[in-house]
This record gives sequence, structure tokens and C-alpha cells, in this order.
Amino acid sequence: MCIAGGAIPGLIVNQSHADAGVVRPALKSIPAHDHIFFEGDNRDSIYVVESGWVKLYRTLVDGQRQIVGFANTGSVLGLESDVEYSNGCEAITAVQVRAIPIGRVAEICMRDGKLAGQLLRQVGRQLGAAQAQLAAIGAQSAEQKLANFLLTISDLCDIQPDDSFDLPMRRGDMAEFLGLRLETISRKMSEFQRRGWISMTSLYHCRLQRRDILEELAAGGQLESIHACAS
Amino acid sequence: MCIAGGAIPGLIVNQSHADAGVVRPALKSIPAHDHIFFEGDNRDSIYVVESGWVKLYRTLVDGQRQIVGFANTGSVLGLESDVEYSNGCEAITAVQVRAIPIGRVAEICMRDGKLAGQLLRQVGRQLGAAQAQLAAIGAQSAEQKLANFLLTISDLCDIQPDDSFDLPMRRGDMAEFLGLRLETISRKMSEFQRRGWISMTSLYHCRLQRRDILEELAAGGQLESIHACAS
DNA sequence: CGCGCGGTTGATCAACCTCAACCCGCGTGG
DNA sequence: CCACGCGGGTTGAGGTTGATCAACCGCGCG
Repeated sequence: MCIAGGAIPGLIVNQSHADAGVVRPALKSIPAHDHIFFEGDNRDSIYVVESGWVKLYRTLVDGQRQIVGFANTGSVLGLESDVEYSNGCEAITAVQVRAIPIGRVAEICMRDGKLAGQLLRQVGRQLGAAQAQLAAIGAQSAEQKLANFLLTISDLCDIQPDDSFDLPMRRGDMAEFLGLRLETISRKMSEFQRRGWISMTSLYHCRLQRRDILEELAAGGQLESIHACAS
Repeated sequence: MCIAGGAIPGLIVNQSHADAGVVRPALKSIPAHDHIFFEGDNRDSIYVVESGWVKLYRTLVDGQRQIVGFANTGSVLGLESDVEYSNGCEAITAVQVRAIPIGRVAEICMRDGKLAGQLLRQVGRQLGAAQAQLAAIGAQSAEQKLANFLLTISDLCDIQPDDSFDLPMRRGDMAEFLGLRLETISRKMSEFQRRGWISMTSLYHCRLQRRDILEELAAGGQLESIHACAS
């Protein structure tokens, strides 16, 4: 699994630096739970995330929502859209972004081929991540999805010395991302705790006690042995 | 829903044309069910599809497969990967492609910013499509997925004068794409036929008799009225 | 204090999976 | 020519997973 929006931090950050010679876009601060843009909004800019976490989502005609990616520092938002944003984008935590007007993007591509190549790789990475996510939610069980998710998120967060990390999103967000209901997330989280595989000091602070077992699970290890050993 | 790999035909085809001034890559013919590349292969080229249909898939550690996209004329393959192909790519029908060595891609970006911009839009589109697919398989019922799929595919195929079209892939491919089992596809297809919403002259030739109802379904219309009216 | 929000837990149910039988068309080889 | 096997598809019976509906907890806040 991958966090679809989250790409390799650093890559486009460099881009911003290179860009600095021209006009470095101003830093914009966005409080948690505010929108950066909505689905259907006129796409006037792309955004580079400088700090914090955002979620990207789509709303289906029947009102169901699907989170198509989480993104943090280094990600570029809005490249998947054309004249209108095809995703909504909401800050999960407080967030800082730089907006690059789309006009500038075209201009950048024209002038600096190297930079264009970097951007291209960035989107390519996001595409790869989206495809990995597709594979995950299309072919995995709830348990596998959650194990996978915890492992992936923990890699992207700053791990504390005691091997714990902040889970930035709500249960409902996790559910909408993984294509499950929040009750299912809640149940499985409880179960993981009961088995001693994870422990949560608060609702949003998590520690993977048995990373090995989670990895086994994520890999499809339906080994009864695992279940037996800790139930 | 979208066919993830399938992007707007014509866009990159133009690219190839523009490219022609330099060296137009040779046309390669690939018979149905042959691979164009495998997951993990060294990524030496990207490919432009000139005719036919291919499927892009990933294999999970536990052996499950997920088709992450179908692609036909005009699509560019391999942009989502880095040093190794992260998807396998197999021809569904006989296919013609042009291979562009990755070295050339970088070179193209450096030299022709306009072209780089076009490529960027192409990947962006594929990313958007993958996200749409994510939303579809994460948040829809089997019935909705199938209705959606049939509508999307029919738009991408050449529609015959009698409003029918060739479904290029097997039941199993549809299942792997939609995150379902092939038995489920089979059942739902039969049901759609029984209700008179579609008709199939052969296993791979389909006609949407009641496009309106399929659209209603795809949009989440769980209206009992629909079910009632034709059962 | 009452309320709302986010989360947990329980009971029930249906959608979809699983396993298995079976059909059909086709190519192969006795 | 027919028997056979095989690949792809369909259909049925029964089981599981995860959705649904609903009650309830804890907390922060006006």
C-alpha cells in the first residue's frame, strides 16, 4: 500500500528551491480542517506542501466519499486535474503550502526542461502510489488493509525515540481511505490492541509493538499460527 | 470510474508526431496475451500504444492480482515506474506499440518544454483516472462497479451502428479490475441480461439495451423501482 | 447541565466469496 | 470419428466478512 498523494519528500522541494531564483511563491498557512481547494473549483494553481498533512478525496454521485490519498511535506497537489480540481483537498493538521499558478507551471515546463522532468517523475510516483493503493483496496481484507496502512503511515511519520508516532487522521478518514466503515476500523484497531500488536497511548498516538506480525499480516499471512499465538 | 491506463487518445499521439522530426520509434507488433513488460523488469523504455488493448496489473505478495488499468490507443505506459516497472503489462488483443528509450524521454524533456508539458498532462490524466477507479472500487457495490465499467468501456470502444461493441477482456480480467471474483461478474452479467438491460450476441460482444438504467445504477440509484420494473 | 462530536461495542443481516459441479467449444491424438 | 482434456464461463449451496443500525461512553464546551 501507499499513501497516494504522498510522494517522496525532497524532490519537489528542490524544485521550489531551483524556482527560487525566479519568484519563490509565498508560504500560505492553513488551519486544520480547512479546505485548500474543493472538487470542481477552478484550478488556478498547484500546491506544494511544506508542512503538515492533507487528505485528497472524491465524492461520488450518491454522496459516498473516498479518500484517494494523504499527502505530507514534499507532495505536489493538483497535477491530476485539468480545468477543475477533480479532488477536494482538506488540511488534516495545520498545513503550510506554496501555491504555484498554473500559468507559471506551463512557463516552467517551457523554460526549464530539467525541472519539467522532475515534475514528471513526481506525478509518475503519485500514479504509482495510487495504483498500489488500488491493488490494496481491491484485493485485500480489512485486516490486511489496516496492517498495511499502519506500517505505511508509521514510515512517513517522525518516529519518536520510543518507536511510537502520531496518527494524524480520524478513524473515519482511515475508513474512507481504505474503503471500509469506521466501525470496522474501530473494531480491528481494538482487536490489534487486544492481541498486543499495537498500543495506543491516546486516540491519535500509536505504537507498533509487533511490527513483525503486522508485516506478516499485510503480506497475506493468514497463518492460523499468528492468530493462535496471541488470542 | 475510469479505465486507469486509458488516457485521452490523440494527445500523446501528437507527441509522437512532433517527435517524428527527431527519430520516430519503430512500430512493434505484439500478439494477444503476450507481455510487453513484467513487474520488476528493468525499465528501459516507455511505450505508446498505437492500437489494441493492454492490461496493467500488480501482483501482491500473497499472489492476488489486481488490474490497475486498461489502456488502448494513445496511452503511454511505464511513466508510473522508476528503475523497475512497477506494473506488469500484457496485451489483451493484438497490439502495436512504439518504444521510447527512457534516455530519450529525459532528453525530450530537456529539449522540448512544450512536449514535456504534454507528457505531464498525460500522466496527470492517468493519475486522475486511477483516483477515479480508487473511488469506484472503494465505495461502490458490485452492481454499481459493473454498470460503471460497461458504460466506460463502451465509450472507449468503437460503437457499431447497432449500438453494440466488443468487450475486449475476459470475465476474469473484469473481476481483477473491479476487485471482485469472476463468479460475481458472471452472475451480475447474467442478471443484467435477464433484466433486459444488456444483451450479448457472443461472450465478447455486448450491447447496452438500457443505457439509462445502467447510468441510474452507476450513479447509486438503488431505486427499488428500477429493480421492480424489469424483474 | 446538556449537548454534540468522535469513538467503541453489540446484534443482525446481506453482499460477496468459496467451493464445487457442470456446460460448451475447441484442439489433439488415438 | 470419437474420446479426451482443457480453458473459459455459468450456476448453485453454504459460509464469512464487513455493513448496518443502534446503544452507549467520554470529553470539551457553551
